Formats: sequence, structure tokens, C-alpha cells
Amino acid sequence: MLMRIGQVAKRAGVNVETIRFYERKGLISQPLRTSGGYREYPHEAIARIRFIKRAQELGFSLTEITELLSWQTDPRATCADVKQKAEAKISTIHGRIKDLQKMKRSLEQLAAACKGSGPLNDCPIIDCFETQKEKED
Amino acid sequence: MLMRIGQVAKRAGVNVETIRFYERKGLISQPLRTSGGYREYPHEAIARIRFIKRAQELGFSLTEITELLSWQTDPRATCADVKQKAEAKISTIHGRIKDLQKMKRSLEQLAAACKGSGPLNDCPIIDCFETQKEKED
DNA sequence: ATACACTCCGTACCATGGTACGGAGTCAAG
DNA sequence: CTTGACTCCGTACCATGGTACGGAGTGTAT
Repeated sequence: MLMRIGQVAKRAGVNVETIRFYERKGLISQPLRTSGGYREYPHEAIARIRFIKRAQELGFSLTEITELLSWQTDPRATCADVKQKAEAKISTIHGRIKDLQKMKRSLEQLAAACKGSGPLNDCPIIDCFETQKEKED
Repeated sequence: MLMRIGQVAKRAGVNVETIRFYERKGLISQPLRTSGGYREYPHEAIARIRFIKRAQELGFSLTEITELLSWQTDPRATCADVKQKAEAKISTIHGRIKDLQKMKRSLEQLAAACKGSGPLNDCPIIDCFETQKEKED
């Protein structure tokens, strides 16, 4: 029933080093040890690592995941806490998407204006980077 | 006409340390020195730092900007090189946007499914993180 | 009994884009 | 001629999310 770190890593799809890293960071609690000093994990450890990975895929940082995990076992934590966190994350992601879309639009305009042949003298892309927008000091 | 590092930093809107950092990284060439050992910059140095900043705003990394800058003064570099780089960047940004949109959609679905009250027992967000997707080893 | 796989630990290292520190030297004004 | 602002340099440090290393101990199979 109990597993050693290598098997947990394999079944959770991460490196052994990553598990130790999560333990150091407090995302995974210190497991019991065998008489020989080996870490012994219950089956739930795999679920916990998967929890971390899925939350990461949804854009949460390890620091935020630490908070989510602490709520998971805190009887005072409410659905509202989690929902609020999710909504804050949605809004952060939204902002990031907007930024990237702006970048993309600018680049697309520049690329469209660039005929794509000849030397750089009049390349609109390079021109854009070179344009002076200096404020006098 | 020539400026010292502090003035360049001020006029370009970056820290002195950032200019030294760019110099170490090869984004800015080693400037001439005064007899006292101070760096002396021509006016174009400001333009070069602004070039870096604008390219960064459009999503280019310092490594990529180094390449763009080297092209800027290379007579063999063509518009096509730059355009190709811009289009590659557009496509990278596009991919990143898609990823973020996927994250956002998933989070929105979870947040919508979460009534936002009561304890965590049945919170669909936490449930999602907890869901087992184990492959048998 | 010995080879081999696994695990232990601390620490260093990777990329990214800087920021901070501290002791020394330079330069201009008062 | 001293004060204060600026600059010099190398190095360490920040966050982020891990990965790699190396020497030692453990556990198991043959």
C-alpha cells in the first residue's frame, strides 16, 4: 500500500526531484520514513501531486496552490474563498490575453507593412523599434 | 554631447544597473571611457535602449533582441529576416493566447458551476483539482 | 556476498530580466 | 579641501519552477 518516492513520481508523472522540491516548498507534507530512512507515501500523495499539476495547468502558481491546498483540509475554508480565487485568476488571465493580443496586433501591422524583401534601410519593423519617443530631461 | 550612464538611464527610463546589465549581455556595446574611467555615451545609446524596450513590449526576449540589433547594422541582413522573425513571434504569441484562453474557459466553467457558498465538501473547483486521472503503472 | 537499483542529503545550477550591495575612486561646488 | 553626488567593479541576490550532481547508505535479487 505504501509507496516509495520513485513509484509515486512515476505514477504522478513527475520527477523524484520534483517531489522533494514540493516537499521543501511545503506543498506536500513530510511523509513518514522507513527504518532505513526512505520516505513512505500513502496513495493520496499521488492525488495531491495531481492536484498541484492540474491547478498549474489552470494558471495557478505554486504559492497560490499552497493556499488552495491548505483550504482543502481547513474546515473553515469555504467555496466562496475558492470561487473568489478562481475569479481573480480569470481576471489576471484575461489581462494577460489582452496584452498578448495587443502585441500580436502591433506585430501583425508591422509585418503587413513590411514587403519582406530588400535590405533593412526601410524595414517598417526595424523603423518602429528605432523610432524616437524621447522625453526631454 | 556625450553623456554619462546616469543621464542615459534617466533619459531612456531605465536603471543605471540595467544599462550595465545590457552591456554585460552584449545588447549595448562597450562605450568609450573618460580619463577617470567613466562610461561616455553618444546620444544614440538612448535610442538603442528604447529599441530594446520597444522590442520587449512586443514580446521579444533579450536573446532575440540581440539578434535584431545585430541585423540593424549588418548590411547583409534583409527585411525578410526581420519579417520572418516577426511572423514566428506572432505565431508564438498566438499559441500562448490559445493556451490562456483554454485556461480561462476551464476556470470560467468551474466558477460558474460553483455556487459560491458553504464549505468545500462539494466545491466543483476543488473537486476538479482532486479528480483522479491515474494511469495504472 | 556482491552487484545493481533505488534513495538519502545538501548544494549548485538552469533560464529570465533584472536589482542590490559595498568599498573605492572621480568630479564639481562651496 | 572637504562634502556630496556620481560612478566604478564584482558579486550576490530576487522570483519562478524546477533539474543535476555526487558520495553515501539501503534493499533486493541472484
